[in-house]
Parts: sequence; structure tokens; C-alpha cells
Amino acid sequence: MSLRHALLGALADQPRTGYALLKHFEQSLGQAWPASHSQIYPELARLRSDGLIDELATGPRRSRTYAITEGGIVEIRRWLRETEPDRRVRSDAALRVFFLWLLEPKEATALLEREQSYLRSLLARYESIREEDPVLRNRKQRAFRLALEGGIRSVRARLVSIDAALVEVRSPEW
Amino acid sequence: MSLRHALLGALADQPRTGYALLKHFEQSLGQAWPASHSQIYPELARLRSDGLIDELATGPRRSRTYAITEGGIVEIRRWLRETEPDRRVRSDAALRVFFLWLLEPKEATALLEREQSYLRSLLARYESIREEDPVLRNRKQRAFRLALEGGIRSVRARLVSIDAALVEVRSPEW
DNA sequence: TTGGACATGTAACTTGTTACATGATTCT
DNA sequence: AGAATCATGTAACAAGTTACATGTCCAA
Repeated sequence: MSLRHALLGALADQPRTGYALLKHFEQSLGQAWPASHSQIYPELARLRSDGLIDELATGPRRSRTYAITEGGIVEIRRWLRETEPDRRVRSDAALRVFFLWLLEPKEATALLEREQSYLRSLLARYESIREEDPVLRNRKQRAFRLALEGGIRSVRARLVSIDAALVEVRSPEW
Repeated sequence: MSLRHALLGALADQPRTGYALLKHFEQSLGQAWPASHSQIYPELARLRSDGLIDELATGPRRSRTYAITEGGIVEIRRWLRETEPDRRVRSDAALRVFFLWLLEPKEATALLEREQSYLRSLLARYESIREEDPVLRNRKQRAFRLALEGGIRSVRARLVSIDAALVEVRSPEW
């Protein structure tokens, strides 16, 4: 049910249209919980029929603006306080490392270098977001900053591991 | 299709029964790609009918031992070389950080401390696996070690981020 | 002898992806 | 006028979870 709560959280921040939520997922929340428009729109309808969000207004191009209700606030706070996060992690890239031994040194190197270059560009993107607005006015912005810095640390750790793996697969024993 | 290739990779290592694969996912591969028995058994049947694995023998308790075929080896190597990993990351715990501002300082602290304690025990588990067998004989074992060390670095990075978040939510401005 | 781990399977359901489909508005 | 982006929705399918179901073997 994380998508449900990700949407509630984004609407707790401020009222948004479905499309604005979609863009918000692409830019920021989607780094922790990806979601496509075909998931978001039906879920918004369900949240609405459950009374956790309201449709505030319809705007140009038939856009619909949603706002969280009091019930919605109660629900997301309940979720944060009372439910344990699902700790499972799925990473295609991490899985592949287990099987690196099936590749010739050059092939393994190529795989790792592709990953490295992806992660470097992701890190650059995160860092440029961090440079954009260094002012931390309120709790909301501090929480966003914590999430961003968590992402940066995580990507950096993955880059260190790739470096170590590259040293290994380039060594004569590989 | 990662489950398919995770199974192929585990069988490229050595022949295994379905149950042995299940346990292998629980202990090690599942850290990168979780899978339950209700997913594994039907997928093994599909891999078999596609000729990527063979049923070697049936043992006690109707257990079935599978081995990868040459076609299976070709397929997993093709997957590693020619397909880009799915870079999407899903983390319920990371998502929650975005919404920490919805909680009172004490509640936020409690959430972070639960996460910290989970990650500390996970780290201890990884480190004890690392201490078990420090001998690296072949490529297969080196690859496994790289995966393990990647996991350790990733958990440590998350712990550092939790520490930073705890400092923040305990500060008077929160 | 019975409880627990071993061992495999299916069914119902939920979640997530890809493809299909359409209309509105703005910019060139 | 046409392309691009904004904006929302559904349908078919694939992947993943939870629950149901059953049989085997060993040890206390």
C-alpha cells in the first residue's frame, strides 16, 4: 500500500493535480517509489472514494486538483507511526554482481563501467538539486533534504562498490 | 524477468533442488531479489519447458534437482551482457523519510531508531558471513564476496543517513 | 506418535507495466 | 495547421503475495 501513502504524503505537502503528482514522482518521490500515470490516476479515484482526499477543483484541460482530507492526514500519520516498513530491497544491478563470474574480464568490466556511468550521472543530478536551494526554512524542507542526502550517500556507496569490483575484475586472477 | 535469471544464475553455480534454491534466496540472493516458493516452483517448471534447465533427478521427499543447460548458460550470459539493468529502486523506508515532517519529534525519532536497529542487526549478519570464510579461491567466490561487500557498504551508508536524520529530528528547530 | 523441518504445488488476489485511447492547450 | 506538452483514463498482461493444500522424513 505504499503508493497510496506516497500519494497522501505528496498531497499533505500541498494540493496537486494528478499530472503534478506524476511529475513529482518522476523528479523526486519516484527515486524511492516509482509510479506511472496508469497507477496514479486509478489510485487517486480510490483515495477519493475512501474519503482520504478531496477533489478541490477542475482546471484547464480537465485537470483535477486534489487535496488531502483530515482523514487522509490521520491515515498517513498512522501509517508512519504504526506500520513497519517493508524491508525487502530489489536491485537488478546488485543481483548481477552475484553472477559476474559468468563473464569474461572484459565483459564484466563493461557491465561495471555502464553502471558506474549511470550512477555518476545520477549523483550529479542529485548534487545539482542540492545546490539549487540551500535554505532550510521548515520541517518539510528539512525532511526533503534528509531524503536527498540519503540518496546521495546511497549512490556514493554504490560507486565505491563498483570501484572495488572494477579493481577485482581487472586483476590477473579474474 | 529477473527472477528467471536469478534462478539460472543460482543453477549455473551448481545443481540444486527447488527447496535449496528457496533457502539460497532467503540467505543470500534474496537480499538483491526476494522470491517466495510460490514464485520459484512455477518458474522452475517454465524454465524447464523452455529447455534452459534440466531435471537431473528426484530425491527423497519428492525433491527435484535441477541443473542449468547449455542453452541456460547462453541465456544468462546474454542477459548479463546485452540487457540494461532495471535501475528503478523501491524503498519503503526511504519513502518515509520524505514524510518525516508529518511526525512529532518523538515519533520521528522512534521511527528512525527502529530503522537503525534493523540495519544494525542486518549489518552484523552480513559481517558475520564475511568472517566465516575469508578464503577466495575462484571467480565465483570473489563475485559473491563483491556482492556481500556491496551489501555491507549499502547498509553502512543507510546507517550514516539515519544518524544524520536523528541529529536533525532531535534538534530544537524540528 | 507427534511435531517440526523438508518439499512441492495451486488458487485467489494485489500490484505494477505496457499499450491503447482520447481530448485540451500552447507554441511555432 | 501541426507538433509538443499537458492531462486523464482504461484494458490486457505480467509479476508478486498470501492463503490453501498435501505429502515425506526424522527426531524427541
